[in-house]
Amino acid sequence: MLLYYTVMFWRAESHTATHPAQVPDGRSMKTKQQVLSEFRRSEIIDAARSVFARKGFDRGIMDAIAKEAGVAKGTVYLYFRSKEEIYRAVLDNDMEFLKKNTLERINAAKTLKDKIQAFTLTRLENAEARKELFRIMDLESGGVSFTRSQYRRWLHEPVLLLASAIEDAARRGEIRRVHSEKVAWIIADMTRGTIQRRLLGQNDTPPSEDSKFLLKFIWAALAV
Amino acid sequence: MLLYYTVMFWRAESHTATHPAQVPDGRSMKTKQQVLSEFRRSEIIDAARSVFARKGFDRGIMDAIAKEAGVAKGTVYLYFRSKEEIYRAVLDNDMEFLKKNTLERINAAKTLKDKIQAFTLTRLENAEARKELFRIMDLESGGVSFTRSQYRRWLHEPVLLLASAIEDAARRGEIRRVHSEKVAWIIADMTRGTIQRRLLGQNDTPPSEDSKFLLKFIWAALAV
DNA sequence: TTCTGGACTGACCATACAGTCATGTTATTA
DNA sequence: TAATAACATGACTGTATGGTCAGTCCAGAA
Repeated sequence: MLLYYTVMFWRAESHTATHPAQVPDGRSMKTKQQVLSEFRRSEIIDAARSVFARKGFDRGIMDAIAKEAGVAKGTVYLYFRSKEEIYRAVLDNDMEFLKKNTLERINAAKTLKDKIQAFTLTRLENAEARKELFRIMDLESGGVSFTRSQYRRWLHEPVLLLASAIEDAARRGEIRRVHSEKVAWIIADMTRGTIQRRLLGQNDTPPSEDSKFLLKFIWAALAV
Repeated sequence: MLLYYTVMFWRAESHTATHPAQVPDGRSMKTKQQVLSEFRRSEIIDAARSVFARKGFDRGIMDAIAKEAGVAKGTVYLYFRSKEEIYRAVLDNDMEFLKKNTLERINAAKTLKDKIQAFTLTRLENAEARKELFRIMDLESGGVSFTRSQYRRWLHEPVLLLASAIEDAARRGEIRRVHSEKVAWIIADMTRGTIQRRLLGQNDTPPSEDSKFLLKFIWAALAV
């Protein structure tokens, strides 16, 4: 559906441009081909995310991805070199977003308490809104060779940011002196565990409730 | 090596018994065949544990397991029906032991503080002594269809035991009132995360140190 | 020494699946 | 409308691997 609207739009707009045209503001304009190509790409990525979330990398079959994307298997290979490249694409997309989102919200928060809450709540909310991604993480955290280190990297920055906030607060005497990095990591651990339990459906309370619970526990542990 | 010693022992002991003989205390005695059979079984399980720890279930190849066990592939199938059965055998063995070990040590501890320490320390020490098992857990927690629920079951009992100890302590006023089960789960989360970081080699301190750190954090969070 | 049952072997089979490519199909240009 | 280019298709190929089984070997019996 979207496909046809998009194509018609470009047809009216730029006729049959083969090279990127320029729009008034100077940024390059997408050609029809690029739009189509990006559309297919994202369809395939969506299908792959869904399949990998259900089956994992090894058992997530290319035929299934193609079928779910509504194209033939050969088409998938017009857009991606290999299964692994699709997997990477899914994670690069999603994890990068998640990382940035977490960093932003921690930075936006003023107090340490709010920063901790920002961390847990961002993860919990994203897990809610993007169950498939978190299922993949849950399923495959390290199973596929190249992901183990990658996963850590994606978590690493937010955790370090949290750690430095903890460090600052401790220095200001707002909380007791702690090994800030270790504390930041175990906050991440608790959050992940809570998310996993939510994914297993043991919990139908809103994310904010879990976040509140975690914050209360953590804050009690940090009190001077 | 062990094999030959064992066989010779049985030869001297019970000559060529085909049926289980009786020893004085009335328990049935193993025949030579049983000893041989159990020896092979455990060789295969050890090989499988090692292969699965390195490769995971899907990429852990039967030929590799057979080779590492020092037998032909056909022999493996004399002892196990399928790859899945071997995997189950590895986990049943090890996880059951780990579960019992954890329960015992929690029960042996008197105070809540000691019980919490028993939980974390048992897990940390076992992770140290049985790296391969924990690598499998880390790698495959839910990847293979039948394991997801199984893993939770193995953790569930120790966590509930811990939860009830927390509940009691809260009732006696030793700690503040908390949702004991949730707290027990996040203690498990922190422990698991710490173990995973240890497995990644980020940490060469003794397990007792990590355990002490966790206990201090948790205890601060629970203080009245 | 010869015989026999059962443990062991590894070449072999069947299947599943990632990736390819000859053959359409559709859109665009002239 | 015909020619061309670009995109899409799915049957097909090569390989990896779980599982099998006809045959070998050998400890112990007679």
